[in-house]
Amino acid sequence: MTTTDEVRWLSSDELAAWRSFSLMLARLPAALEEQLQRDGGLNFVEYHVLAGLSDAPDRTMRMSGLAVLVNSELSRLSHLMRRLEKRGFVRREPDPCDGRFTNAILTDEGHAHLVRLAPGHVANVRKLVIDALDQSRLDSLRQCSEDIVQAIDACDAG
Amino acid sequence: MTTTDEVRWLSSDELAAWRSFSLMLARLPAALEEQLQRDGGLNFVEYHVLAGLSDAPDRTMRMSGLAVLVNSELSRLSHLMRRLEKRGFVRREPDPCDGRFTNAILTDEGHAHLVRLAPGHVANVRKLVIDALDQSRLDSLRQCSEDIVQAIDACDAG
DNA sequence: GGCTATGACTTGAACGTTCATGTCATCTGG
DNA sequence: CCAGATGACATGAACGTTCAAGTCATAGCC
Repeated sequence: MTTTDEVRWLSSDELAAWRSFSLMLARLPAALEEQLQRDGGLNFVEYHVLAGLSDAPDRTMRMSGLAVLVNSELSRLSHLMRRLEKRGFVRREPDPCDGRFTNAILTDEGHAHLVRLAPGHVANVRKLVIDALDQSRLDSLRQCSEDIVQAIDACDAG
Repeated sequence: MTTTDEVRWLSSDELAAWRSFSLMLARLPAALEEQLQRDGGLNFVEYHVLAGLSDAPDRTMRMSGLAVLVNSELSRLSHLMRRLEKRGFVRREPDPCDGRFTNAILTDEGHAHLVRLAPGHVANVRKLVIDALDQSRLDSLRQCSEDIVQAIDACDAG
């Protein structure tokens, strides 16, 4: 797997950083979902599905495009859309131009629900992340995030 | 909920930072779990249960203490321990001193499994996080994480 | 113009988490 | 003592995600 058998354990500083980071990694998503669940009965992905559709022309997107947008797999999205469909927030229909594709469409009811929910969600993101950090820290956090995602991609490719 | 009805939407810089951060938030846990699952058939929490027990005196901890350590609820831990118990990695017995408590104990087999797995996991954490950032970025990430967790706690309390 | 290949979903079963509830041991006031 | 109250788990059903097939429409090739 690695080119050497040496294990480079973490220094105490590295370990402390990793622990703090790791705790945040566990608690932030839970805190964000808690608000969405409480106020709108949606989880994180469901919210972003509605948000993504609302920004799309005709509030319509292909399932496959939507899956990429919300960083999810098609199967998960399919199950998820069935639930949202039951609640009347979206509907699906085959693409008239090419029957292989399925178009996901945000209904008026779904749009209304999103509009109800968005302010609270943004306020929460502000309170827990954006406003909890000063400008330079936020910049640094962004850079860290990009570096980490890049490391993951490099790892997947290699 | 909020003291004002004004919605402070995100600026484009803030939005960009949030998007990068949010993507990392989705992909890093998946990448870490993928390695643990592939190499050891464990998820993140299961790994940290074994790791936590291995650092404890007599490789023994109360369920409730372990739950706090791995930032999990007792119910989840209980189900999880039943699975680890089936695989022979841990065992449970009532605390001889106080029958209300249950002691979770790491078996030799569980310890051996952890020892097999730890180097790969640490290498992965290094590759994807620690070594992907320079020293000052890592410090900053730690500070960000602590600030965010603090904001969550403040929010829960308020 | 059929025949296979490919791509885009959909579906059902297996798995893990959450939620509500049950159980059991100890403490506590009377 | 003994009758709740409390605290620490355990358990079962409901829910969401993942994984492995299955379906169905078009594209390409002969």
